[in-house]
Amino acid sequence: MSAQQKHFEQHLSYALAAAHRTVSQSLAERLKKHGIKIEAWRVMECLDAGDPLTMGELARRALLNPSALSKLVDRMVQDGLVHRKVADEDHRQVNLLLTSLGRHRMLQIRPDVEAEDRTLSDILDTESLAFLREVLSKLS
Amino acid sequence: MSAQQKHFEQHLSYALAAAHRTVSQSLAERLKKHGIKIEAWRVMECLDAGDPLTMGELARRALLNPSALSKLVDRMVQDGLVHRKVADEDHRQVNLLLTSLGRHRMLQIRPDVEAEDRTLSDILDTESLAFLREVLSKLS
DNA sequence: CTATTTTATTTGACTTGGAAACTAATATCA
DNA sequence: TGATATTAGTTTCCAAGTCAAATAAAATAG
Repeated sequence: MSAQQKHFEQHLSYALAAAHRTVSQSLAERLKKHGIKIEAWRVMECLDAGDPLTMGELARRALLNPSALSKLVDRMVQDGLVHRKVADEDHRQVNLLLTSLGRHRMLQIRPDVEAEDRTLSDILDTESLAFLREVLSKLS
Repeated sequence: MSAQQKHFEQHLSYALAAAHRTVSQSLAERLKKHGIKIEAWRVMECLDAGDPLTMGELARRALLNPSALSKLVDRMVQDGLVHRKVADEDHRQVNLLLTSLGRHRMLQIRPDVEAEDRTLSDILDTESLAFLREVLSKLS
């Protein structure tokens, strides 16, 4: 029997993909009734956090590459959730802002996201969760 | 200041997505020179593990939904990596098999995947890794 | 200052993914 | 057995993502 015969589910890449998949599916399900995808939710969370962000900064924070973000923002502008504004200082940059509709939607969405958080904290105890967050941040 | 103002990066969904993204990107980079994507690699690992698998079983193990797998397998058959065989017992089922080219490719690919594993174990100590795997499996 | 390079974002061609409809084979049951 | 239901996999249609090239503004060098 080959000494190397490691089950491939052991690869961190696989374990992460599996967990990510189920958690995402569950959150996506909750977001569905708000007619929004996870990526758009991340964008809105980033913007709702405070100051306007440039496309570049937003892409990094919302875990999207620039061209995917650009297209997503096109749709979100269509839907009236978000607003593009050329930056005063540097005309290459675009600042993104949540519209008031966008902010309002976040208020409706948050309870569902929090419900999702609660079901996750039912699965894992507090220390596991803290440790998990710490370890994941090292990988990011 | 709102008592609720939790940084959204704290959401497990976000932390998982972030870690998954960087780990996947890094692995994808290594697989690139073999001309293969992560999903195809997962399929090949599943099949290389041993017995032929049905599409359904393979889809679950390789973390793909059936239609995505069906299309991926089309491409992999084109590339000569994999072979479809209608099951004897139940003619609705299709058994997937790695071709000898497919097996050969796995031999070339494995060292790079193992290199990736090693860089990850440089970032995390053994216990963290074990714990991470355990926690992730609870979420899957 | 003009020319060149770098940076920020968008566009376009092409690939992949997802949901639901469709096909074909087997299972169930009157 | 014949009719219906269920299951496995594929296909279709559309939405979303990728990669590389294009655009346009700012920074830098000569």
